[in-house]
Amino acid sequence: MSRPSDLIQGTLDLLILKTISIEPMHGWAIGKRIQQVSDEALQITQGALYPALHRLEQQGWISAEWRVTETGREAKFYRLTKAGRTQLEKELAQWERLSNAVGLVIRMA
Amino acid sequence: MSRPSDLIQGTLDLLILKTISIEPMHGWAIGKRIQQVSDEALQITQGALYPALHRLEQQGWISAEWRVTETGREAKFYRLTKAGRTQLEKELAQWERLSNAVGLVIRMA
DNA sequence: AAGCATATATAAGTAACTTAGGCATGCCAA
DNA sequence: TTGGCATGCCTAAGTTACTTATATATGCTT
Repeated sequence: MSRPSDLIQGTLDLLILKTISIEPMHGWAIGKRIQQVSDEALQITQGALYPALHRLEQQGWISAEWRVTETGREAKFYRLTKAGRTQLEKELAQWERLSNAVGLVIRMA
Repeated sequence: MSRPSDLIQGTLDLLILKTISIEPMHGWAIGKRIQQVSDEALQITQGALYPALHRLEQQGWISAEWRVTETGREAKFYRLTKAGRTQLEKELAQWERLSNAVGLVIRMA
């Protein structure tokens, strides 16, 4: 039962925070954007996406506002809060530190 | 309760497989080695380590044998099986693919 | 009018971890 | 000689983030 998994566990928050740090965006678009920017390598399912957004909002790292999309539909737009920006920096540093460490191990001779 | 987490979820199997691909090693030593090679960035707790070893053994990717360590103690030495080597290649490729994808997203302008 | 893409959401199940123990042995210091 | 620490193995309970499946609604196109 090898699940190919199109996501590294625990990186979703980082991916979302980074994505809306560029510009506020609604959930559906966030998923699409991550997929696109990652060159289709990362697939964000809705069952992972929406709970993650709610988590981040509850932490106070993002805030939501209903607005109308370019295509004329209601959607919930998320933006980074100030605390969210701090959190993003923290998660970026953590990712660099740990992914680098993995690199050291897997390149061990 | 921010758990700093000294591990990227899902990478432990890869780390273990890689480590014993260099040379067979007992559990305790595997944990120490990963910690050392990663420059102390990765901390493998025993509660994560031993279940992971049993998982990998059950998958047929590693095999165990009781031997005596250099310091004269009984320890369970693990080595990669042939299937384990294949699995290691697979997990290496998966890690490269996904960590690279994360890199694309977090460096998005 | 049907079907698809967009858009949000939740519930049940699973896997991998964290935390917190427990057990046994060899070695060293007091 | 015994008390403590490092070594070495192990498991159970709890948490968390995911996967899979499902539900709902709207706008556009055929």
